[in-house]
Amino acid sequence: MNIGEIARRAGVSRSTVSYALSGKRPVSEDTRRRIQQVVDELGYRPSASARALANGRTSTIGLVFPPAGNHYTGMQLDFIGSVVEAAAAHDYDVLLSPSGVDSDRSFQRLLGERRVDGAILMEIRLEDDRVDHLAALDFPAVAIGRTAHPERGWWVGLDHTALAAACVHHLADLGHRRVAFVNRPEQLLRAGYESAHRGLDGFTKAAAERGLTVRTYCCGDDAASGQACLEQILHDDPATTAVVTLNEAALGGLYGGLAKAGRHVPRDFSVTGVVASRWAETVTPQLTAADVPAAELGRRAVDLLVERLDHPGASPRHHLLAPPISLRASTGPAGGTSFAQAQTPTHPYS
Amino acid sequence: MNIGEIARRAGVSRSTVSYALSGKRPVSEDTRRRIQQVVDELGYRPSASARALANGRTSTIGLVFPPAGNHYTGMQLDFIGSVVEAAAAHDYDVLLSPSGVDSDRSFQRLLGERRVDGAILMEIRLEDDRVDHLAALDFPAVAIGRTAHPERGWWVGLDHTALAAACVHHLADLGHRRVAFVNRPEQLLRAGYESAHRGLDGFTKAAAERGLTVRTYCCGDDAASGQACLEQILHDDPATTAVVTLNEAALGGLYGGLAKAGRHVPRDFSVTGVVASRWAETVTPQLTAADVPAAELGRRAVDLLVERLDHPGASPRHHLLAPPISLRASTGPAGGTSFAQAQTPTHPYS
DNA sequence: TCACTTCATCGAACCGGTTCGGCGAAGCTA
DNA sequence: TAGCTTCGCCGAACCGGTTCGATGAAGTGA
Repeated sequence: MNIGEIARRAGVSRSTVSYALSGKRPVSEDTRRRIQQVVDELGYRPSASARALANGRTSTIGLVFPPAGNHYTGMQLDFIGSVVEAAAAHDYDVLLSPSGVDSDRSFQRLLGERRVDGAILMEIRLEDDRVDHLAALDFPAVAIGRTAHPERGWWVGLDHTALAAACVHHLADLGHRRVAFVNRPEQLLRAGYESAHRGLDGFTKAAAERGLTVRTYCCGDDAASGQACLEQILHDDPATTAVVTLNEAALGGLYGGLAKAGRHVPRDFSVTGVVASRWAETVTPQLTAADVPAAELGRRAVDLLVERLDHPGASPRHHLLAPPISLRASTGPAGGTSFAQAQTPTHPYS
Repeated sequence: MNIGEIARRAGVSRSTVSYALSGKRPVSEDTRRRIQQVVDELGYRPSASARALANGRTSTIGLVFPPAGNHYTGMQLDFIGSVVEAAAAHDYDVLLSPSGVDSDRSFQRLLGERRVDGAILMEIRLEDDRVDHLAALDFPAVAIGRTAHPERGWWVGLDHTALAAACVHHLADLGHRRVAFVNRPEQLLRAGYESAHRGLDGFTKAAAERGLTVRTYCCGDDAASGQACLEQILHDDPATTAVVTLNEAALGGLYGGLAKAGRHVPRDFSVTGVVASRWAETVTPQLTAADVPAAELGRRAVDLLVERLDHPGASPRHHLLAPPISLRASTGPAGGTSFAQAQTPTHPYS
């Protein structure tokens, strides 16, 4: 079941079999057919390890994803799925690497032992030693997210600043004046997660621009924290009429808190944010939100990585996406007057 | 940066370096230290491909997971995460394989090209050709789920029959007489997905045993389908007072539909089912449900697989889990009387 | 001092592919 | 028919590890 066996049965040399299968040198039609027939009969497939050893490429890309300790979000699952599918389309396999407690160890496995040709990194921080490390090694990698120095790297990212700002403008256009911001957990913000930072920035600046009164909160990645956070918001400023959130996992809790407080969405209170569409559609009423195009990000990351692998030395490229806000049913005008949702915005946010 | 370079710098032969690092033959303390020093200085790590080629083991396991076409559930993400972590603990990497449209192709990659030492299969069907195929090849694999012939294989699974039955008994104990069942999509049921089949079985039998009036529904894996399904349920039998669901993704829609119909949970209507705890806690009120121990299933699957890899020829083993129902806030006595949730059940379901 | 064991190390073969240089036969030109 | 090119294939080396058998030096006992 190795190439020598095929060669023997087809009555040719091993190299001829190799060339017949790879097409890298011409082989007479006659012998090619003979070899192919033997291959088909025996169901022969070349060993990935041997091939990787010989030509120095594993046809595998590493996906460095956050440890299980963090709660996974729907977004991350969509990333993984789309990365795997896109990679398969380019004939690459995907090796998962937990960048968990012992992240050095798994990095050593991926890079040191040369298990992968390139890597895709998730959950980027503004100052990210992993990104710096890979850049220093000139190892082909693409980040899903921007560091503080995005010009130097390969990445695909979401314009969290613009998205959070768009949410603010949307609410301001609806007449809301007192708005709260529900961020990811404080621990992640302190660790420098880019979405938490840039989202907060975008929110703060846009709110200042529109002269809104705001409060910002960090909130654990679970429903209970969301509910507690909302109670805190209403306690701190009962006149709050809207929230913007980046926290998918807390969303259910926010809604729960509003229900408990007797605030009807969207009549008494508006909710919006940056959330994967699948989650935005899960809650009732469905969330008006900037839909995170997770699958597209994953696909584009793979495309960039494959491009980088095919053209070593190419100059850095990136994609910054800013999807429009999808109007659903969770926002309405401030003041409780109920009129049609589809009014014309006075500020362009899509 | 290969073993020859290390050998040269340490003034020994390649084989000595290999033995010093693997410990498979004694090496004098003196030379061992010298080799180790060179290794540390250069940050040498042996190439995974070369090692795999030489000793025939890749230290990688394949995780065959459903295509992105299906909506991913929180459960699946937890599987993936726990499998990766458990594999890392055993010094294995995890290669993702989409068992999608072109599942033969990715199987060929995994097995034919010998990229993995073993495999873990998700989303098992009662009659599953993948399981049969791997069993016929005697390829080390562990299924997360049981086929119709579980005695022959290696698997970890959830006792969906018992879990669905426990939900029925729970509702019956609360006095519910007219109960609906919300299954996964019809397409999956027809395809023979075991959770859909066994869950339906358990529900039906337990309901018959308790003399309940039931209706069963299939429902798409998304919120909109869930809402539509609930409307259908109330249309078909407005006297329905409870549902049991296996469909995580439809849960939000079911709640939405109930809210829209003006049925208060749990006062007017009870909801329960088999759902990962993270999702059960997301909805308001939190779902009383049999929590799917996804992380534990993943971990156990890896443990079984590693055991099988370490002891070829061992006889099949498996784990069948039946977690208890976690009482939360989505079920209450039939008839709308509101009393404390924590009453003593008359039927043992935990 | 010689025969025998033990210990540390080496050289070579092997895993299963890829790739380079070369060689003989056939085809073409003169 | 000699000389040259082209075509199709072969043999050998190589990728970077692991492993087996052998070898020489040191240690042991008679």
